[in-house]
Amino acid sequence: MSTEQEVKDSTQRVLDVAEALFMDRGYNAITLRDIADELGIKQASLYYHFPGGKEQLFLTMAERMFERHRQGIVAALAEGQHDLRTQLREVSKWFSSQQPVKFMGMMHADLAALSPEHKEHLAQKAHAAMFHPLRESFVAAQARGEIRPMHPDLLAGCFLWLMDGLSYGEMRSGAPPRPVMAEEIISMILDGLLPRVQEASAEQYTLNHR
Amino acid sequence: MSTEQEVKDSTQRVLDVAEALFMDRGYNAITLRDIADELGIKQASLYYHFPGGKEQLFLTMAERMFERHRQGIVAALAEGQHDLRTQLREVSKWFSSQQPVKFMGMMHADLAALSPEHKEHLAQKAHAAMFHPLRESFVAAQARGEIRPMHPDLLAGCFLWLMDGLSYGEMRSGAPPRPVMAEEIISMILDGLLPRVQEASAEQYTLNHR
DNA sequence: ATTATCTATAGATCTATAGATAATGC
DNA sequence: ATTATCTATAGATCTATAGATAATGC
Repeated sequence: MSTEQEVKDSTQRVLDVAEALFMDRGYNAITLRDIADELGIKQASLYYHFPGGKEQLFLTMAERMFERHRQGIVAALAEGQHDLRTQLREVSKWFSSQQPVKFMGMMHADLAALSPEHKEHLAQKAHAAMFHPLRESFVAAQARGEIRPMHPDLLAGCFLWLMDGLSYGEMRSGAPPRPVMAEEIISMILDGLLPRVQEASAEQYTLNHR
Repeated sequence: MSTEQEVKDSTQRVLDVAEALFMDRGYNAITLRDIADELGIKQASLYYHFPGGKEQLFLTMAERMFERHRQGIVAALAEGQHDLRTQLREVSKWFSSQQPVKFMGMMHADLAALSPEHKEHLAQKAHAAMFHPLRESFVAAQARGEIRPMHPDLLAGCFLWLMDGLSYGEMRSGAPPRPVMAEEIISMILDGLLPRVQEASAEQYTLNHR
């Protein structure tokens, strides 16, 4: 049983390479030949694993990816239970551990290239995997009175976008290391940019000695 | 002179269509035929306007777009001078008036398809047009003590990403109208999500009766 | 002469299919 | 028999080039 983990199923290896390439440069920029070359096989051999061709390969890859993210995000949110700041930190750590999702780019240029049914299907998967769990955490934090009332959809969207943007590493020159940036983003979201009048409600921060 | 404005230069019309299509679906997804069809001309005719072909067309379009955004953003920041909240509102209004930039998507999938020199060139233009002016405003706001010290690169990047994300309209179900979302985003950035201890420093909000 | 288009087509990919081959497992 | 590859190739695009055509402006 231990060797089964080491020797990865060849279809999984195809999906690994497809994910790396598709997520880096997008559906239209990557050809089946790119993927096959990276795997050291011929382009036509990919049809053994995915008879439905490029679109099926992309779809299967994306579903696997979203399911992984759903689990990662749900676990992260559970890890920092009942404290939004800790939860956001955990989710940020989860994204750090993953290849950039490039959520936004994918949700447009890439989805547009798929058939309407597949497009709708994937959009729903993405929503259920990444948006929904986060949204629920914002709702819960509001119910606890931890944050003021705001559209939870907006909050979940903003946080996901910022995480996605962060992973682009597009901050250019003189960017601080990623964990520092993640912490600043979370602080911006929760504490805002305006200087606090006094060092308000210090109790709220005592939970976080990690 | 008045008719010159009405009858648009045919090259400008090519750029208009190219911008609409490229920005919507990305460099690789759009073919020269798509652009020509939309214009009602034949694909080969585009080479009269852009002998350098697809890459030159994209490059020229992107430069024109960035220059327009530079002017729009600089004007917006000047409009709300010496008050960061007003400045961000003005910039948000500017972006509302424009086709979604899809900054992030473009800065990756699209730039990757260009030659290295063009890629570097465009990345610099984008930085100078959109990132730099905004960054300077954050620096100035910090110098005035209006916001607490944070990496201005991060702030400029976050704001741009959120504006870009906003224009995607990807908030899905039950999304409030765009101006409401923009205002909430600005409030999140400046005021944070935590409930204020008291209705702190109400003077800071009196300027904004727009 | 200049401007803006067209037709026709070469050359380069890219996706997808058909069928062969080789290794492994029963 | 199953698994995972290969070769060869058809068919569909896509970019780009060459050269013709037609209208307008001097």
